[in-house]
Amino acid sequence: MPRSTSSPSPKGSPVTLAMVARRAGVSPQTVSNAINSPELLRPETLERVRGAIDEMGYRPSRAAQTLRTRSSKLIGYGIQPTPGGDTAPVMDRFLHALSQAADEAGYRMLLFACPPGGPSLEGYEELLGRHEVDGFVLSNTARQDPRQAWLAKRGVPFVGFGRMWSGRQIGDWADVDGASGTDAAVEHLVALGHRRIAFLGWPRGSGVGDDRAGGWQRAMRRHGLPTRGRRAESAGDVEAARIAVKPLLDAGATAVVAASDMLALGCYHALRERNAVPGRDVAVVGFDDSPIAGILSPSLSTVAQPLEAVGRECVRLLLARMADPAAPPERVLLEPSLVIRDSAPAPGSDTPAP
Amino acid sequence: MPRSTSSPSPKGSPVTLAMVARRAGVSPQTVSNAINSPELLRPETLERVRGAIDEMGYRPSRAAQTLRTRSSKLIGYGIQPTPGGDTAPVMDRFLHALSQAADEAGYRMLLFACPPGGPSLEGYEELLGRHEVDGFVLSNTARQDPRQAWLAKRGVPFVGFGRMWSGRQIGDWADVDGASGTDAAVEHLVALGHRRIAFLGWPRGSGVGDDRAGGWQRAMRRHGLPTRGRRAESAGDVEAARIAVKPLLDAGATAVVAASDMLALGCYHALRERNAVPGRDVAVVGFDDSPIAGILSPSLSTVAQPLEAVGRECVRLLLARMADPAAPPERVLLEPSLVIRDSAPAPGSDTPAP
DNA sequence: TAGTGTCTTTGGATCGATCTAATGCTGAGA
DNA sequence: TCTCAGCATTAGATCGATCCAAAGACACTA
Repeated sequence: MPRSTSSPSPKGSPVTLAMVARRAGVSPQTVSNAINSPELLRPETLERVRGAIDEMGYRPSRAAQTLRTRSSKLIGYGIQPTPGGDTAPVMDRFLHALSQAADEAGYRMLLFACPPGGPSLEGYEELLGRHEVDGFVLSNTARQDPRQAWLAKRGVPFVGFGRMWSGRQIGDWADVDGASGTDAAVEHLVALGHRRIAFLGWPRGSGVGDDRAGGWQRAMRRHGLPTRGRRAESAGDVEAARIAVKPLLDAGATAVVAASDMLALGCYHALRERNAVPGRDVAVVGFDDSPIAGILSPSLSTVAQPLEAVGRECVRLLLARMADPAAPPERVLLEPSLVIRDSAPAPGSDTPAP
Repeated sequence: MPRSTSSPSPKGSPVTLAMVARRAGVSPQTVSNAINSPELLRPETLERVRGAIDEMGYRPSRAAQTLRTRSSKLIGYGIQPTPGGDTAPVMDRFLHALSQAADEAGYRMLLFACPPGGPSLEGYEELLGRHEVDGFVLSNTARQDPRQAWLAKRGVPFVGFGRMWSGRQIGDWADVDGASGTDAAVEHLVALGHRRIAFLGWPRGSGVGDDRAGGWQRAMRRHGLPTRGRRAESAGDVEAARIAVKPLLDAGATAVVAASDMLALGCYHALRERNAVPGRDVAVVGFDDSPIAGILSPSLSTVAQPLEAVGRECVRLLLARMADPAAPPERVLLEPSLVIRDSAPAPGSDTPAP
């Protein structure tokens, strides 16, 4: 009985191409061809070589392949130290999606630590200089982010999770259409009968924030609803949001679309303060579908980002770029989806218990 | 003016050891020595070689090093697909800590996707067979986890985040002393004057859960406080926890120690139901210091895991194991810390506003 | 001057795969 | 019978660093 691939040898596998070749009675090159260009071999030879390969549990050494082909099959990702706690809750899902998609394409993700306070280029440079990676996935792309231009200048394949928010677009990216998400939120609220729909966002100037605000505004206009006096901004934490949303409630808003679940939570606190219940008295829709959304009480309706799809797209775009560095850039905007929970329930459903 | 290291060459760096050697007028081996064993070189030679190295922006090729030295300087980490939402919120912090510690030691983290539903060995086998990694960091170590034994059997260096919960201990690990955390929580509550302190945990049999329950019990005994009828269990989500905690409250508990922030949140809901305010009417302490803890209102006192330290320890233990495979196993138990917020405030502080 | 030892430096082989170009083999056509 | 495609296979060089053992430089003694 031939040893199965699942137990090649007790201690690692010092099985080399040459050993397999000797066993199968062919040259090393033929074994290599059996793996990389099987169509070159005569069927019977192929079978014989394949037999030897899995009898011996052979696996090509990545190091040798990397050295020869000049491709490490590694994708670099600079992980940042919990930036602000807002985009963080979803990052591990994104990382998993990336790893999964990369694995399926025969690549792997290489993590490196980015120092806090804006991504520096140092880590990227080091990885490149030593030919450790074939390309990069960037995330937390900020305004004035220097990475895209820097990488593009030296012809390094990369893809961004998030478009460029200032200057012209550089390179490929995949992003979530925030405007579409808040637009859908407004649509949902209008269907629930709301007309005084407010928006609680971040200060203008943040790309992501302006995008999300834009969707709200667009949908409001479409329905002929006024937006003046229905928008508030809050920079910091939940507490700041609680205060910022007050004027909106005072002005009689019956629904609030928030640019993040954190902001929506601030809204919850403001409502509780006046003994109002989210979803019963004032509808609230958040953004991100962070873990807290389903946990809050009442549970928070929110716009969910399709992170798995973003991960897949990032890998797809990156591989395409590596395959053809001269191809025109490709940009993908993915649709988020509204997750309906109790804070803005489905039309016709009962009022949630507080 | 010599080119600085920060801009080696426009397109990657095809600079090789041999090129540097020619430039410096020495043999390739000498350049290698200049990097790896500088003490072998005559000071003036060393300086000359070093000059050439950074004039040309030379960086050794990792692939070639890996091939020759049989060490990839990569550490594998199988990332799991958001397991249950409970340990997840902290995983990205842990990953960052790992990356950071690894980077500082000249290693990098290699991510690969573990399929959902218990870690399979496939991914580990693949990585090993191709000599892609020098060792592994395991996390989410479960009961009956097969990975440790499997890796140990083939002499692969690894370290676990989390001890073995069944059978004998295998290999090195770093873990957080959960018992110590809940013990400290009880101490804090006792100092606040509480005596009827309940524990809301997971069903017995989960290692982590029993550990945390043990700390509560130990501290209660130490203070001569009864534990009978003061313990409840909940398996699932927040809703289940809300129901599970009711009997404890009915029995007059004035404080609840929860095995996780999720469970603590269930407790919040149960309290709100009876118009009681956490921290004012009943003290609550969570576990994990997940992002929601600081966000809830009132904010949740909770036991924080020193994830950065765990990451550092994991890397340290792993490197030690690789340096000496025969050394006796080393196990590190790290102290968590109590983060005091409004749900169980500091003694003498004002009652928090609801 | 030759001999011995230390201290630097070097040549050549090596890790394990893939590249290029060349080989042996077969059968069709002249 | 001989040539010449066309296919299957192979030999040898190569990627870029590090290992080992041996050679050169140098001072210092006998």
